[in-house]
Amino acid sequence: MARAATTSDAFNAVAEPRRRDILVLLALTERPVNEIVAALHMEQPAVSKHLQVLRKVGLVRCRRDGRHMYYRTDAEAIRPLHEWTEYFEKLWQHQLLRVKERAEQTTAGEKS
Amino acid sequence: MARAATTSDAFNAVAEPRRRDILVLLALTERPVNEIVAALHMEQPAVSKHLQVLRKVGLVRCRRDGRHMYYRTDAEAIRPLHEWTEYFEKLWQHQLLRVKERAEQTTAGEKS
DNA sequence: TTGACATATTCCTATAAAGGAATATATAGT
DNA sequence: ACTATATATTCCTTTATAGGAATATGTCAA
Repeated sequence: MARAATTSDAFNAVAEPRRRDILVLLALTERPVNEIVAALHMEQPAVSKHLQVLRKVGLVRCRRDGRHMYYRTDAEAIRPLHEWTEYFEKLWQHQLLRVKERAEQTTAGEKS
Repeated sequence: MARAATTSDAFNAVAEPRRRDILVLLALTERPVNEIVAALHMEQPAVSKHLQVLRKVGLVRCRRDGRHMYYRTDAEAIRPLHEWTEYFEKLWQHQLLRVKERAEQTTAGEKS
């Protein structure tokens, strides 16, 4: 079996660095394709292809205006990713806290 | 060009659902390979292969004890992922807030 | 209709991957 | 040394890319 399709979910879609670049670029403002091409120094077909992948997973939305297609990031679609990582982040913070506590106890012990 | 290697970074490594399962399983406790096999109902070679991928990216650490290899998740290695998604999460929360404010203004306007 | 601009799609190639089966390596016990 | 257990690696097949070049589609303007 091959690897899962990039269009299967947000995790796979976001694995590609250029797609992450695109998502960041389109986070605050919608932009037509040619602006993305210029901003990220990529070939136009490459940008279009990445946009289709992102669109299938719901990470971007688009709107037509004349000859231009305006794309924007749908931040909410990244939530599943954020929530999955949050679990580990909390764990990490917790471990940090314990390390800190242990360090403080040791220091206190040295002082007494 | 093909897709980037799963061993290139955490984003690619985590794109595979089974690997995410493994990371969750090993988040709180270290476990030998055969326990992972039993818990996730996977073939042993498959588990070993996924573990090597995760190890190369630093998402898991391992320790040998006799015939057993104990693996555990390194929660800190997931930070880059969490931080990247955080930007969009904040954006989404902000948008939610604005939607809420607008709704309240509308309600107020209707009342007056 | 013709031409120019904007975007999408197709075809091609090289690379990567996941699962399954079989096998290799490592360690403990006798 | 031999056996059993635990884990890692190799080989094979099928599938999915990502990029580049060329081309198709869509839309406006004269």
